[in-house]
Amino acid sequence: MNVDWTERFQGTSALPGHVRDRLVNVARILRFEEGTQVFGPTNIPDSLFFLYEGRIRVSQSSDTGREITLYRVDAGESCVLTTACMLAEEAYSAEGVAETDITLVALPKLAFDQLVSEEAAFRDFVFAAYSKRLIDLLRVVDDVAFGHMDVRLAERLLVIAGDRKEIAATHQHLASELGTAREVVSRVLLDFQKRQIVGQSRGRITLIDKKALKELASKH
Amino acid sequence: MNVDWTERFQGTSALPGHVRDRLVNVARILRFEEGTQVFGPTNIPDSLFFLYEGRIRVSQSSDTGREITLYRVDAGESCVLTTACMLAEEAYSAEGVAETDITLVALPKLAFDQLVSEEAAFRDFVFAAYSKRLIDLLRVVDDVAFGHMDVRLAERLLVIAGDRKEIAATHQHLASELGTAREVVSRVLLDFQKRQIVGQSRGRITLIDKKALKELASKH
DNA sequence: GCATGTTTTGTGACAAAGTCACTGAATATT
DNA sequence: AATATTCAGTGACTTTGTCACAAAACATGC
Repeated sequence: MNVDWTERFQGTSALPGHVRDRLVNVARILRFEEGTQVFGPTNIPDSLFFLYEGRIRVSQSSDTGREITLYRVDAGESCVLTTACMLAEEAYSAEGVAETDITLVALPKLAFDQLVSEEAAFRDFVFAAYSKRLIDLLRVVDDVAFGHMDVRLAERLLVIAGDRKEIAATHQHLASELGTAREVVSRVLLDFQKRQIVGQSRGRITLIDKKALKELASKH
Repeated sequence: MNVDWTERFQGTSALPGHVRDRLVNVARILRFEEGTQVFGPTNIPDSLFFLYEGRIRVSQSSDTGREITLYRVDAGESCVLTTACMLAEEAYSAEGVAETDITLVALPKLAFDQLVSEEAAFRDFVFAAYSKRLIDLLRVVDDVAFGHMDVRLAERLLVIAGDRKEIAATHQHLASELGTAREVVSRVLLDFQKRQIVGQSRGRITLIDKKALKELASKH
């Protein structure tokens, strides 16, 4: 049962019909459950991945048990880090874990090569994907190297909340987002709580004063 | 005076003669003096750069005056970050500064596109360049988020020294390499000095006990 | 219900790193 | 030689990371 995934991606939806047909034939559709490691140091894929449905969290962990989120791959995006590692064949320590149940399209290297050479639209899509990740990582470096915890946490709380005002996340989860220790998150959240900016209960954070959070976050 | 720069780069040296001739014609050769900003937030180039001669240091700075080296572009490599920014058109805060007098080859976007589509060797070269930078940045994130200053400094001293045993660098320079404050570098170096690992004089550091440094650096 | 285990959060003491303000030393400039 | 500039040292303090342990909230089985 081959769905026509090509319409989902910017780089493929504009392609001529016969090319799309060919793509649908050569690509394999893979499904993973939430929590599955899609790629990692010991699990290097040999295809380019397109995320059809769901979300992947790409993170890096230290040997002391800390962890940091590098970026997320959303549906409609490609996962270039896997390609990077395929090509560079260098050691790396990032891993991608399915944050929801996901469906992805695995395009074999050969088909990928052909497509890049033949179709300008696809090429642009791939380069844009690379560029986006590079810039994502620049931001992470900036944050980690120069950012302050309260500002970074405020920012992240707002992003996670979106337009809701409640977040389901433990202090440990937030610490893993930011690459810090759980105790640090606890401290900052306690401070926020004392200042009436957030409310807390186990595994749950209420953004009481979003305006104050935004003000903090804007100090980036 | 058009030199044949195509032989210098992995992605171009293997190309057929007529393609190389065409390249030499469309590309412009640029020279910059040491210290010149090659690209930056206010200075976004519209071509892909190949570094023919010299070295570029790519760094990011905070508004509080701190700075961190992201990576270096060596002769024979391309500078994909500029392309990334061209394509992504997102705000970014990295800059590239010529660390020596440099000669670079600016390839207009059109020629770049053509080459990527027509020549597999060139395409591989470009993707490999992107991948290398992505992985470089992963390493930087890992270092900054999880690494300890003494280990990072030891590592950097060894890299800078190469097979020499003396380094010409101020504490401030080293701090800018690592994204930390000058005082922190001073503290760590003082500690190294007390442990007879390095010697210091103004603007100059002598690696007395490289073995000890390597041991420290290996704790990465 | 209650007892028991697990997960999550709180806390205090300490270490490492970043900030600030200032001093003194080394080198350059005049 | 006097002066200015750059570089390094220092102490006090804040923030962040680490460790060990305690308390609270929740889950499970009975």
